Amino acid sequence: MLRNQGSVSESARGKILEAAADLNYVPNRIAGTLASMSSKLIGIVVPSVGNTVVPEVLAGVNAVLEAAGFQPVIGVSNYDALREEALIESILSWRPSGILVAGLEHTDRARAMLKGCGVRVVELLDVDGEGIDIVVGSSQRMAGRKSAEHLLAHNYRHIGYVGHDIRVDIRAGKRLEGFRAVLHENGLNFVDQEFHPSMASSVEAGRVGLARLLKRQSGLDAIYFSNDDLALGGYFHCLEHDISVPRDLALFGYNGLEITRLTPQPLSTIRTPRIAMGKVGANLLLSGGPSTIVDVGFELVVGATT
Amino acid sequence: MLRNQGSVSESARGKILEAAADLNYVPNRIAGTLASMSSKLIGIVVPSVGNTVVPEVLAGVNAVLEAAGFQPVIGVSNYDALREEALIESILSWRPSGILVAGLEHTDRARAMLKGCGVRVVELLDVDGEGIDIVVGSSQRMAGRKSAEHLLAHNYRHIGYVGHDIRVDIRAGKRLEGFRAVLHENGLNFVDQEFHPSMASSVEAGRVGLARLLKRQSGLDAIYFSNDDLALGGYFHCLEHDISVPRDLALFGYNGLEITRLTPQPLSTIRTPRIAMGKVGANLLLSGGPSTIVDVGFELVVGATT
DNA sequence: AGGGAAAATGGTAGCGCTGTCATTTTGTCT
DNA sequence: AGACAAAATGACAGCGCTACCATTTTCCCT
Repeated sequence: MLRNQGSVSESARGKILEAAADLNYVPNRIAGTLASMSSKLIGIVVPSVGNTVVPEVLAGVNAVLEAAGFQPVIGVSNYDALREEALIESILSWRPSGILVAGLEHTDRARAMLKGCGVRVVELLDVDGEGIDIVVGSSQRMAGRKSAEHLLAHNYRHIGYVGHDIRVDIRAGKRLEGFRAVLHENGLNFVDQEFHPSMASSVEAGRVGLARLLKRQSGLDAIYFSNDDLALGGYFHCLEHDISVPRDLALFGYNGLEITRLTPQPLSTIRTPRIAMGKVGANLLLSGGPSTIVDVGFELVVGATT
Repeated sequence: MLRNQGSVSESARGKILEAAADLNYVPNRIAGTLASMSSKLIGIVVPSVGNTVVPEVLAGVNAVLEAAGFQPVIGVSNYDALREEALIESILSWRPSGILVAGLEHTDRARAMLKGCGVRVVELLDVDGEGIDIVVGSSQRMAGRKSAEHLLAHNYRHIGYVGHDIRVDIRAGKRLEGFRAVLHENGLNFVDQEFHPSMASSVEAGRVGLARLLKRQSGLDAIYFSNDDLALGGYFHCLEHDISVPRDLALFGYNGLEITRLTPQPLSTIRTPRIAMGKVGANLLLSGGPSTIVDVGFELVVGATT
């Protein structure tokens, strides 16, 4: 009885809206969705909300969705593919008009559901791999390569790696792969690697990981971290133990978090356009265009730690 | 035709589920919700996803919701009361089984809608004020008071404040109020205050804010920051400019973010049990008990910066 | 084997809207 | 004023389920 379009006179409309406001009546969108067979819900499945990366992407997504009157339904998979599958199924049961997921790696069933559900799918953050429908991200492998090239160009040759569990964080694994490929191409390899199993505070993982690595190995001149959280932890370790950065040790991260340019020495890292990525993804989702792959690229930020 | 409870034989059930899996059929929960008049959606309205505070609370909430088969529908208000009102209305139109909002301050219409919508309401983060139904948080004013008492007990007397816009962040304003009250009770006042209008990076606000304050005032011996992000920024400023902490200047924050105990010197701050807060809130929401106020308290963390 | 309770199955109204079509009212032009 | 188009209103089926009741089948005990 309370629809905007078509056939309601303006005069009547005003009165009804007024009455509705008085009674604080809220229309039932569940019924509306069922009747119109098209919902104003958009599903979103992300791996975590640990650091600010995902929230920033979501901010971009949300800005677009909200402007278009859509409501996000969110699930957090904790980097667990089976959990992701379950979340996708659960979210799909709300018959969203579209769904955004992080990354390109999913279980077979999850892919099947996403392909067969009849709504647009956006995969965010990564472009290295086979997408389902729309893909918006930047190349993780290329980011790793560029990082390595940067360090080599600055004559670092004794490079260590400090990361978290790359079986869990597939994108970090791809970066590592790209980095290592460049090392190999130059007849080099990581001097040593430290994988921290933690999923909790990555800053802590970086701190602890670097401490362990330095205890094992001397002669390292640069560390590649799986991301800025870890790099930040490593930087804090250096500050506390009077390791001069970058003279004694260079540090390189990934993400380009805001905080990395506010530390006493800004960290060298790779900045990804996260908010833009979210906006582009959401816009493509709503636009109804063809399947596409958008590489939003990244920017190598030369800080003071290399 | 595909419901769990009641009257379907086990044998038949298996076959149907198998067929459903093959066709990757996903039940339509929209229809189910409409028919049963009870949804498995929970609304959540938060002011931002800037730092990790809100995501941590959400993680706690989400853990409970997911275990109970509920799906969160999220809105982000950007600290804007009118936007919050609109989001509440929008979310309510999905007929959630409950709704969680941040803080106790809302527009009159928002309060009216929350009171009249017929579902349980949880207000999170703060307990200083009049709640609608269930309130789970900790006293902001008391946190401010304890912070001031701590600094005074350590003989700091020339205290400055660096914060962001407290008209926007009401809880930060309450902490400031509590802090100032203790100063007054001891015949003191802030030497100077710096309010940074930024809503972007709070770390930057802290850095810039402290720099400005120190430019105006000499003789300050301690700074109270509106939260840890700001305090972190201030700490970075000190590190860069060789201001010895806490000898030259003591720093105190709020939140107890993980990162504050990983900096070269752990920051003094007040830690709030955010994940627990989220869990408690979600549990109370689902439990169906009476209206309550739960003060989850906080812990004053004496770091190395006071 | 017969009787009664329990379990399984089948059938159907209706949740609160939307889309559509039939009908009525209003407006406009000659 | 009459004729016609346009706008407004009214009426109603149906979206895909769930809740509920009626019926049928199965099971168990005497």
